[in-house]
Amino acid sequence: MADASKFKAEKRASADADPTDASRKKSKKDSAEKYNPYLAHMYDGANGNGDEPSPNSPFAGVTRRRSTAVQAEKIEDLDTNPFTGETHSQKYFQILEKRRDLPVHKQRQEFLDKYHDTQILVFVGETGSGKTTQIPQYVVYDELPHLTGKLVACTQPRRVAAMSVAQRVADEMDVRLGEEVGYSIRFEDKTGPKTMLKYMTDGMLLREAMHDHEMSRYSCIILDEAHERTLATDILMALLKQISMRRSDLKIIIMSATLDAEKFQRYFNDAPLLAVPGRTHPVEIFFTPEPERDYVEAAIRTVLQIHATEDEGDILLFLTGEDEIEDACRKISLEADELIREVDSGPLVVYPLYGTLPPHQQQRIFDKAPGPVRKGGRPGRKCIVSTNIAETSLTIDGIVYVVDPGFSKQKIYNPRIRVESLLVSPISKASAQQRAGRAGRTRPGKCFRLYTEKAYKKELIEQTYPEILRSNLANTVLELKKLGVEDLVHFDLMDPPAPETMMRALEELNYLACLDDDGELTTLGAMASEFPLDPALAVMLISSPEFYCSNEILSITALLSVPQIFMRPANNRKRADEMKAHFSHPDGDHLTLLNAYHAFKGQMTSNPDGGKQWCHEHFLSLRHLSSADNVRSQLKRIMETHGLELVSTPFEDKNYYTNIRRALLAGFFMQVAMKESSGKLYRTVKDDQAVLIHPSTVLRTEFDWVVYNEFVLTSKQYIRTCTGVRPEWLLEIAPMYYDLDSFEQPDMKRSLARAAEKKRRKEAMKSTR
DNA sequence: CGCACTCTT
Repeated sequence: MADASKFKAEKRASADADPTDASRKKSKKDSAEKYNPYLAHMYDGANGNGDEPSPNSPFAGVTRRRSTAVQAEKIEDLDTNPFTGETHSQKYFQILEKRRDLPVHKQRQEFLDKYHDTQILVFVGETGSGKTTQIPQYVVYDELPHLTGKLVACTQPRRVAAMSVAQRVADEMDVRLGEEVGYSIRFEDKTGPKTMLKYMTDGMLLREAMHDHEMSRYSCIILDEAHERTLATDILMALLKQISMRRSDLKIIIMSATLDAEKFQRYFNDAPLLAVPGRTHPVEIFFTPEPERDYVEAAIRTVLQIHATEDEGDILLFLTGEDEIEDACRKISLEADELIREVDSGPLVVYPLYGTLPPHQQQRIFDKAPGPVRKGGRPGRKCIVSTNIAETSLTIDGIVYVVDPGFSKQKIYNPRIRVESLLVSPISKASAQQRAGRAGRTRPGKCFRLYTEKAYKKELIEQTYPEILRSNLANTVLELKKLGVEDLVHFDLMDPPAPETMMRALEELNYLACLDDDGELTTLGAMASEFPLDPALAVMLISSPEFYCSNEILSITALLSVPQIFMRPANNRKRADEMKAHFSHPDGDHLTLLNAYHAFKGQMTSNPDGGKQWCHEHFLSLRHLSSADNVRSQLKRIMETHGLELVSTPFEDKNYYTNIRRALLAGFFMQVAMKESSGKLYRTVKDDQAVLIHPSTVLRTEFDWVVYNEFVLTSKQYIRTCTGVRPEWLLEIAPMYYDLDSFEQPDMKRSLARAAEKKRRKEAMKSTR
């Protein structure tokens, strides 16, 4: 904020121009000759900090970081907005009344006292306490960011949360979103020069820190939902712990749901704690007496039993994935229809809920439960069958019954074979409590756990393992290097990952030439860290101009960063495969993606309104293609700022596709597999895993060598999104990695040696000519 | 012959 002082002067001028400011009137007389808003800059620094409010501002008498709840409430009660100088709307006072009714309001002074006494505060508030909306406002009224020019930031793990909370708080403070209160998420920065309070995703703050290691724009940083332990939150905590030692003026608040408070306190050198009760209703918990063999079958049975015997109220069932959910929905619907006939029950509407469901279908879960089938009949209810999305991201009011089989799909990382995979695993106690809590949002509820009490106590872990322990850390390590963290081994993370995971990440970055042999960031590495991509993708993109196809690699990179664009609905698989064949390129799936994207762009240029129809006919996802387009322009901007050229090989040139296939190897030379002499099996380079090419592939010609985008571990080990390559390219493009002397797998070594020999002969012939 | 739990830069 370069023009902070100008901003301050304007602010004071507007506050001064307002005659209704009661707190100012008293002091006006003696300050009239002393205070001139146009000379405001001269009065800055009365206390040496440049942050003392002027005598006739609404904040007169308020000392920064010494304010009281009474002072703040008086200012909130004024007719005029202390930040904009505008008269408050009717709505403002209506909302203010509701805000004063929130549990957290009673402890405003207690919060301020603790906040004043410490640099780092742990704040625990259950759902419904109002912490996410109120605490940042309490901080604003104490930090006076409009006078200091330093912002208050509040992070959220999810974009939608950052956006919706910012909107809510802008309404509460009676300001326009994007002015005094704003938000910052990927693809959208809704903040301005006047912004004092900024909601943002945790990943966004981490990105900012890469260019401002001291986080000097902020006077207070609030990490919300810290108990979720996202990768970004964990790194921010370690970073802030470090920065707090250098910047004594920076205040930090860690906000969390109850469970792990002590762990946060201990981590932040026994930081003080403030706890605020939530506003929830009691939930009665039932366990099964015996373990269930088939949790899906048991879940369906339980839902139907609730419907037949329990009082009015909606049901939420947690299952693990799309297919399981769709299947269960069908079965429940069928059985519920029978219940109407057999026991005269009310109607039951069943809704599936999972992340990849189109938004308009997700919206249906908020529909009202159906009424009775006939006059005087029993009332209907709705049943939502959901993944974990209903545990954290989405809250549905009106849920009275929760059915919890105790499982969810979780990401697991195996550093030995460098594979991230999804596995159905038992949930943690914390998750189980969170799930149960969903039954008590509007009135007392019941939670049916499909496991025994003994299993809950003895077998469930306390907390879900934080993401940092379940991920490939190549990207994280690169970010940390860029963040200026020199000593990774002693970087004080709350839960340090396994040394092997760290080693794997360092090794991978070294092969990609992002880190040198001493572990120092290279020029390439520094540039790669600027892209919101995994290192292999970033390196491929940066190298692509050398292969005369950066335009095409840019498109492919974007397409690989979004969910699958080819749709394959269960009832129309054959037709979908036929349509995909239109785009297929015999040499590989990457090229097929590119063809589909080019066809899409062509369509959108000639007839943008027909895009939806066209995508539907071709079984392509318009949503994911548009999002790839969005990612593409963001990446393009970053390329341009780094002087990376956007070039193409002419389409008529016979090397058009060859150049692209070669460029893929510049980033993905470590993700290559070679066909075994017998059969369909491939083996991955170095890790030596037996794999099959995923059946979704377009590859028909049999390539001895393929480069692949991902390793998927499901019923079998698959490599997905594959393109054929030639062994001599491997030797040329990644000679360090394909060093024949250190190569162990004999078949591969032989094939590579033959390629090397062939290449030598060719070159010899050229030179003798 | 196929299986995207949720997010994010």
